[in-house]
Amino acid sequence: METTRGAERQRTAAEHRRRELLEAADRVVLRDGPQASMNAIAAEAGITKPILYRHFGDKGGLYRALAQRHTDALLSALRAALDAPAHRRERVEATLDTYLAAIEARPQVYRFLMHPADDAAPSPEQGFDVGRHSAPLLRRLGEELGKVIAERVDLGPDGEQTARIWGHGIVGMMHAAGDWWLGDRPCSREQLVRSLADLLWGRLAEVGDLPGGPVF
Amino acid sequence: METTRGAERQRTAAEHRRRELLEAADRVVLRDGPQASMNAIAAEAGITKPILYRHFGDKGGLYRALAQRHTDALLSALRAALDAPAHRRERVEATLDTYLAAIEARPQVYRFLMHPADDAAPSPEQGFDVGRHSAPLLRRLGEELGKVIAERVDLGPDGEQTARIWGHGIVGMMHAAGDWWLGDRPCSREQLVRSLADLLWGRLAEVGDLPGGPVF
DNA sequence: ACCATGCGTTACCTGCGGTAACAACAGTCT
DNA sequence: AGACTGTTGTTACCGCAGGTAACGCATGGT
Repeated sequence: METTRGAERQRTAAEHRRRELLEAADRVVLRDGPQASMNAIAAEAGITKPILYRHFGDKGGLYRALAQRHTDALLSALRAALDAPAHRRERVEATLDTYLAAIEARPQVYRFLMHPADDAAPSPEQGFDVGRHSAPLLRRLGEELGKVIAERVDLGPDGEQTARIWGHGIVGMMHAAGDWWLGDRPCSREQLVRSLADLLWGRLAEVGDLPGGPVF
Repeated sequence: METTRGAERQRTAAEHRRRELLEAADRVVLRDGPQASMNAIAAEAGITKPILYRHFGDKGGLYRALAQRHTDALLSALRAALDAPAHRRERVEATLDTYLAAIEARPQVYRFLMHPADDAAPSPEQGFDVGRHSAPLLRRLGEELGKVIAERVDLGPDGEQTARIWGHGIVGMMHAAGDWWLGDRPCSREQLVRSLADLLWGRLAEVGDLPGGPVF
C-alpha cells in the first residue's frame, strides 16, 4: 500500500506549488496594483492560465487566498499592539500606528486588500447583497476589534452589540483617515495617530464652539 | 448672424440629452449595481454606445457625472442636518441618521457611489497613486465635514489640521459601520446612531475594564 | 445648390476571465 | 513488461467588456 505515502508526497508538492504561485501573484500585484491580470500572474509564475484556475478556481479564489496571507499578517501585528501591557490609550495609539505603518510600508498591497476589483460573483439574487463585496479585510478587522473590545471592556447590557458597532466604526475611522493621509500626506504619522486617539477620547464633545457658530 | 442663437439652442438641447442619458444610466445602475455595462446603459437610453462615449468620454466620465448628482444630493442633506439649530450631540446624531437613512433607502446607489468599479485611468505614473481611486465620495464627505468642524469648533493651534483628520475619520467611521450594518442588520438604526455618537463622545475612554483583562 | 456640423448607426479591435481538448509524464496494478 | 489512472502542462478557443473608426443622414447657415 504505497498509495498513502505517494498521495501525501503529491499533496505537499501541490501545496508547495500553491505557495510558489501565490508568491508570484504577490509580486505582480505589488507591481501592477489590484487590476493585475491572470495572464500576467501566470506569466510571472512561468506557466499559463489554466494552471492558475486549477489551483484557485477563479480569480476571486486566487485573490481571496492572496488576501488571507496579508490579512493574517496584519491581524497578528494588530493583535500584538492590542495586547501590549500598557494603558488603554497607549494601546489604542499603538494599534493605530501599527496599521498606518503597515499601509505606509506597502501601499500597493494595502490597496489590493481594500479594493479587490469586483471579486463577488455576479449573484443574480434579487435581494440587496450590499456589503459582501466591500473589502472583506475591513469586515474582518471590524469583527476582530469588536471581539477584543467586548472581551476587555465593561459596556453593561447590550455590551456585545455596542462593542461590535464600535469595532467596525473604529476600523472604518482608521481606514478612511489612513487612506486620505496616504494620498495627501498632510502631516506626520505621529500627529495623525494622536489626533485620531483624541477623537476617540471624546475631545469632540469637550471643546468649545467658535464664535459665529449656531446660536444654541 | 443666426449662429449664436442656433448654437445656444443646440447647446441646451445637448444638455437636455445629457440629462436624459444620465437618468437612463441611473435606472440601469439602480437595477444592475455598479457593474452596469455601457451596452446596457445605451440600450436603456434607446441608443448605442458611441453616443455615450461622445457625451462622456469614457466609462469613468459617465460614472463621475452620475456620481456627482447623487453626491451633491447626499451632501446637501447632510449639510442640512449639520446646520440644524440644536446642540452638538443632536446635530451629530442627526447627521449620522441622515447618512444611514440614505444608504438604507437606496443601497444600490450607495454601493455604486462607494465602489465605482475601477474608474481611475490606468495611470502609467510610477509613484504611488493610492487614494485617488477609492470612492471620491468618501474624500469629498471627509473634506466637507472637516471644513465644517474647523469652522465651528475651537481646536486651538493646528486646529485646521486636526479638523480635517477628524472629518475623514468620522466619515470613515460612519461609512464602515453603515456598510456593515446594511449587510447584517444587527440592530435598529437608532441604536446604531446612538452607539456611534457614544463612541464619538468618549465613552471608550470612560468605561472600566472587565476582569481578566491585562494587568495594567 | 452646397457643404459643414452634429446625431446616429454598424462593424470592428483589444484584452479580459474562463474553459475545452489534447500531450506528456509519474507512479500503480496485474 | 505493459495497460491504467491521475496530475501537470499546453494551445486554442468562447463570450463579453470597454473603446473606436468609418460611414449615413439630417439640419441649418451662406
